Amino acid sequence: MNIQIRHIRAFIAVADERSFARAAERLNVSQPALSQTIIQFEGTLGFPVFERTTRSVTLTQSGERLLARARTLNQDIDAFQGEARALQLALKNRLRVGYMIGTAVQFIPAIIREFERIRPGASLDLQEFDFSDPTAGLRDGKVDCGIIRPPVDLDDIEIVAIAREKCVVCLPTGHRLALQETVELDDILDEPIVAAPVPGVWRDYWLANDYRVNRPAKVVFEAATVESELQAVASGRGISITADSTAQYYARPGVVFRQIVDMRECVIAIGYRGQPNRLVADFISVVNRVSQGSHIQVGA
Amino acid sequence: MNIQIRHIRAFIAVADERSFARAAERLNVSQPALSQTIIQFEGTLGFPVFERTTRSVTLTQSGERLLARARTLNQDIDAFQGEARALQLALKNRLRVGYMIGTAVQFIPAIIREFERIRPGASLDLQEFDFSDPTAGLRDGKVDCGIIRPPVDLDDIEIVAIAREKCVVCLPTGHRLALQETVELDDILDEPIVAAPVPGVWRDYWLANDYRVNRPAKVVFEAATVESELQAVASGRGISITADSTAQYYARPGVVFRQIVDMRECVIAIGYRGQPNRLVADFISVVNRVSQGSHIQVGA
DNA sequence: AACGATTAATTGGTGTCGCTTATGAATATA
DNA sequence: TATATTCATAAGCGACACCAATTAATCGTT
Repeated sequence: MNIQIRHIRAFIAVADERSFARAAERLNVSQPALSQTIIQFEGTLGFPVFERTTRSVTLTQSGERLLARARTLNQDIDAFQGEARALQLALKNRLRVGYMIGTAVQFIPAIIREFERIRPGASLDLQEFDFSDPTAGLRDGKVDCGIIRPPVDLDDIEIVAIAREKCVVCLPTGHRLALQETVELDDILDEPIVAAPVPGVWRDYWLANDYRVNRPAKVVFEAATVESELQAVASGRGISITADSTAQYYARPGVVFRQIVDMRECVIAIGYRGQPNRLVADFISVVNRVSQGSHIQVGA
Repeated sequence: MNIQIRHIRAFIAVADERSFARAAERLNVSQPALSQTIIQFEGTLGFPVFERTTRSVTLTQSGERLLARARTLNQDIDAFQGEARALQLALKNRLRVGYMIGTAVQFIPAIIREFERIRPGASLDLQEFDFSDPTAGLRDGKVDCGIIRPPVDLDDIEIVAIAREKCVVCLPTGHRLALQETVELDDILDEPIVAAPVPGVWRDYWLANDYRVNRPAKVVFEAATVESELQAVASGRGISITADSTAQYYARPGVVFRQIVDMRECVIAIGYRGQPNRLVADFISVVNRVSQGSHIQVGA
């Protein structure tokens, strides 16, 4: 039988109140239960800590000595529980947001500013995810909500669309199609193409598999990041399909972007699991406000 | 569900070992039990303290913060248990000896010296008791053994006689019997007499009730201490019966002592409850050695 | 002296819980 | 692909913490 915190608390309570009945009330237990607890405590110690008659309860000399230690112990327990509560609160006021690399980059600074204005007490943890996890951390529960481009392979998340944008093809400079201002799917479906590293609906989406009939994608390279994707394209290994905003934010020598006129616009959305808590709900409304009716056009 | 010490210990063990299986071994519990304990702990806290895969266990950020507090808490728990053990040991090495006021006074200094020589680690708590408790604390368990003058009203104690001595009558100077060198019971049974304050066999013994036939004791005063007893006698209220050694150690102006020739010798004994532990046994042997064959004679 | 009031201990019964063994699921390693 | 390692889950069991009711002891009051 080992010492437990309830023993310590019972010991202190009885020592303070000098009465089992009052101490029991303070501890919200019955008096017999407290009697048992103290008896058990003394059994563990090997000596009595109280001298009790039916009329009085006093500490023994040993009990007096132990009481000092018990009090510091109790204080540390309180400190521990206080810290635990504080951490719990901090976590409750923390919003972990994942975002796919290159997704909503045009909104993120404004989102952060606005969210911090609305919820000054909360802390916003932004985490970037690469193409190896198109769910931006939702898959593994690493985030409370994720800024993603549907579709993804999760069926137990809610998805709120916040913007749409054109799809573009990324070509190496000097590619024959680079001479055109825009391209059509038919122009590119037979080109060797760069894909995301993990199989699934998201990879299929950006391989334009929806539009392929008997023209399977010739995947020549798998890239986890925009950088390696663009590098693969620039080196001439193949083309890749991506979103317009990526084209604008990651433009660099060696590659050019051309709008795919007959491909449906892609969606930027927020995904989250289960019922959105207050923080998630607030975040969604912030994002909606910032991106209001956003419909991105291919830039110059 | 409240935090318990076992949660703290489990938390620290897993954090140290970075493995549930190893930590479980260290804690002498099965691995599933430890898993449950940690899960419960996290449930109480409201957030996880470990990130675990089947291949690794790492602290979360919150867990890291809590760990510091847990360690100081653990140290205090150890300190508490250490103190408890120390007190237990101290009590185990402490011998509480009660003695009736005026009993074995001639032996006590030698007993203390000899006992401390035999058991240098032990501590000897000598407590004096007055006539209100002729069991010298044995009655209430206040002592481990008592130096008493049987008989007493306890039937669950062992009694070891260590010495015998004559009984004497205490008379006010100027009393008619003070002229004699010795007295007989017949001389004093009708005298008014001073008695112990509590009824019982011990009081009866010193009232010489064993020797009375149709000559009931005329108790005129009840005294709890030798001082008040002698004062009562000196003031002429009555006589009292006591032991020879008392006569020698408490002799004072106003009273004289005369041996009662036809009263059986009284006994000095050690009483103790149940099986004597090592300390009690040693104490008894010390007392026996010191008082060896002691048979006190009335002094000059 | 007797009674009521107060208080701690005891008793009996019940639901919870912490533990063990056995098994499952996931992931490195050969 | 098979094996080993590791944490989680399941089922069963014994212990125990609790409460309600009662008992025992003691004090104060009439």
